Amino acid sequence: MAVRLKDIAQDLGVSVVTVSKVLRNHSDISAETRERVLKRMKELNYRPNLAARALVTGRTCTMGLVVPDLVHPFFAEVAKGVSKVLRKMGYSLLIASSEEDAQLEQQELEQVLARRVDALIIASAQFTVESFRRIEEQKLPYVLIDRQFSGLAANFIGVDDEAVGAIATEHLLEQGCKNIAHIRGPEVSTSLGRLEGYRIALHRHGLCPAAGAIVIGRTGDETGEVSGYEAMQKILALWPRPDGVFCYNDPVALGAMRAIFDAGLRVPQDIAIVGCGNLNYDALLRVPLSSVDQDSLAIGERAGELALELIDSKGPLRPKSIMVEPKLIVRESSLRTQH
Amino acid sequence: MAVRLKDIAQDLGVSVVTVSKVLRNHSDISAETRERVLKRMKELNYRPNLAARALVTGRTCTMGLVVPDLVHPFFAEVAKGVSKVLRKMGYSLLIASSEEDAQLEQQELEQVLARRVDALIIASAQFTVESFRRIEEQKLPYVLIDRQFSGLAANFIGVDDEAVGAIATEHLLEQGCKNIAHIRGPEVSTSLGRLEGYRIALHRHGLCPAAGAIVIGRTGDETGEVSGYEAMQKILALWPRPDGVFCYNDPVALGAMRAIFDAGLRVPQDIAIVGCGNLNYDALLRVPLSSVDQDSLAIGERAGELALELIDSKGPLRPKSIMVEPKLIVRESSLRTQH
DNA sequence: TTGAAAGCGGTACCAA
DNA sequence: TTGGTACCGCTTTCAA
Repeated sequence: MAVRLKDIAQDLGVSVVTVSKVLRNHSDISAETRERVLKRMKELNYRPNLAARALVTGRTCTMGLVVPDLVHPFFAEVAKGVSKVLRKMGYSLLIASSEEDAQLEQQELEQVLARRVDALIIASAQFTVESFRRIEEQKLPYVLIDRQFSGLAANFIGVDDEAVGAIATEHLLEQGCKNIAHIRGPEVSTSLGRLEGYRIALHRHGLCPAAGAIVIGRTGDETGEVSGYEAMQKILALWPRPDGVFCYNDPVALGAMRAIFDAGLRVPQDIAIVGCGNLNYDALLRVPLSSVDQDSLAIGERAGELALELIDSKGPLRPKSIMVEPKLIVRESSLRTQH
Repeated sequence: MAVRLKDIAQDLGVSVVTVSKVLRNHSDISAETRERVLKRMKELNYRPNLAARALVTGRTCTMGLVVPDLVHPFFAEVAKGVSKVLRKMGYSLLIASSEEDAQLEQQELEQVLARRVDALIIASAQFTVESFRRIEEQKLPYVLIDRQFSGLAANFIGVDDEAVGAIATEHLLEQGCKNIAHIRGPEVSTSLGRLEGYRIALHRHGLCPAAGAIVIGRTGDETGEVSGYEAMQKILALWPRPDGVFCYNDPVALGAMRAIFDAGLRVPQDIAIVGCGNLNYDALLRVPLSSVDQDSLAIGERAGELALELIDSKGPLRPKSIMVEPKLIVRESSLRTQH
C-alpha cells in the first residue's frame, strides 16, 4: 500500500541502497541521480517507514511522556513544552496518562517501553522507586519531572518546592497573618517539599504551625477541589480560627475558598489564601487567587532538552537536577494590606 | 541490550518460533514448553519489540491524535477519553499539537504518518481539505473531531454546534434578553455552526441580530480571552447596548466579562453572558459562567471507539457522523429571572 | 508439537 | 559513485 524504497529503486532502475542514501543526504551520490530520486519521491509522496528504520538503527526517534493527568493544566503545559522542543528535532511524543494510579502507570510504562522509545519523561504517581530501577536496567535515559524520589539519583526537572512553600508563607506573614494553616497534599515530594517550606518560613519568624493547622487533603490533584473544601471545613472548626491558608495547589485553594464563602466568611479579610500552580483562570475567579507560579512550560522544555541531550551522549551522565525558580503572583485572595 | 526472543530461545534450547508462539498464546505448544518459556520471559523481564512486530504485521497498534492545543481543556479531555479507550486494547497514543497553525499541523501530520499509525484522530486547524485527501490516499482510517469540513465525507465526532448556538440563545431569550449579541469565532465549522444556531433561535422568536451585534473575535481559542475582551468593547459601544451575549467559547466569555466589569457594568443585571465548553472553573468565577457543555470526554471516547472499529473492519465503511448532544449549564452569569 | 526459511522496510559495511 | 549482502527482531508459512 505505502510506497517503499524498493518501489522507487525499481522505477528508476537503481538500487535500494542508492535511494536510501539520497534519503539520508549521503554525499556519495551524483547530483543527477539524486535529482531523479528526489523527484520520484515527491511524485509518489514517499515517506520512510520509521518503524523499519528504528529496527536497524536502534533509534525510534520517539520519546515517551507519562503524566498523572493530562487534563491538569500543569501537565498539559509540560506536554506542550516538551512537544515544542522535540518537534524541532524530528522527534514524536508518545503520551500516556496514569490517572494518578500507580498500577495503571506501571501498565502504561510497559507499553511505552515495548515501543522502544529513546527516552522517557515521567511525572510519576509511584510511591516506590522500583519501576525506575527497571527503566535503568534497560539503559533507557529518563527524566523525572515535578515529583522527585528520595534515594533515587535521577535526572530531575521541577520547581524548588521548599521555595514554593516558603514564598507563599512569607507572603501571608507579610500580609499580617498571625495564624497560618496549610492544606497539604499526598505523600509525594511536591507536597512534602511545600510543607517543609511552610514550616521553615514560620520558623524563621519564630512561629510554629498551630495544633490542627496542617490538614491533609483526602486525595491528590484529581479531586483537589472537593479535597480542599473538606480540608477547609476542618480548619474553620479550629479555635482560634486561622487567618491565612497556604494550599498545596490551586484546585485545593478553590475548594477551600468555596468552603470559606459557604461559611459566610470573606477572602482575604477573614482568611487570606495562596495557592500554587498559577492556573490560567486564577485571575478570573470570584476572588482572584494569589498563587505560586511554577512555569510549567519551561519545565517541559528543559525536560525535553535534557532528554535529547541524554540520548546523544551515549554514556550515562551524572544525573542533573534542574530547579525552576517559583514566582509568587499576588492577587486579591491574599491582599490584606493594600488600602 | 534489550532481551530478544532469540535470547530466550537459546537459553531454553528451543527455536525462536516456539517462543514467539508462546508469546502470542498459540495453542500448538505443549503445556510444559509453554511453562518453561513463560518462566524465562518473566525472569528476563522480556518485552517484545513492537516496532519489529509492526514491521511484519503491518500494524503498529499506535494511534495518532492531532489537536490544535493540548492545553485547552477541551482537547485535553478529548485526549483523556481517547487514551482511556485505547488503553484497554493495548494501543498507544501519539499526540501532536499544531498550536492552531495549519502549516505546523501539516508537518506534524507527516511525522505521524511516517510512524505508520493504524488510525488518526484529528481536530484540524486547516482551512482546506487537501491534507485529508492525502490521508485517504494512504487508506488510513481517520476520524475528525470537533471541527468538520464541508465537502468532506469523513467520520466525525463532535457536538451539534447549531444546537449549541440555539440552546444558548433560547436561554438568553427566556431570561428576558431583548437584544442579544454574539461574539463568534474564526472560520471553522464550530464557530459557523454556533453562529447559525444563534441566528435560528432569534429567528424563531421573530428577531434578527441587530447591526453590529455579531462581532468576530480576533483569533481562535489561544488568545480567546484577549479576543473576547476586545470584541466586548465593540459591543459595549453599540446603541442600544445589548443586554445579552452568547460567546463562542468560555475563554472568550471570560474576556467579555472582564470588559463588562471594566466598563463598570454588572453581569447578569446589565448584560447576561453564556459561554460554551463548560470549563471546570466556570463555577468558581467572580460571576459563575453559564455555559454549554460539550462532554469532551465522551467525544474522545466515541472517537477512539470509532477509530478502533475502522481499523478492524478493513473495508472503509460509510462515514459516520456522531453528534453528542450539548447541554446547557445555567449559572449566575445568565440568571436574570431568579428572584 | 516443533522449527527452518523467507521476508517485513529499511541501514551498514564493504567491494566493485 | 554505486550496489550486493547481511541483518535489525519478529511473524508467517509450511514441512518435519
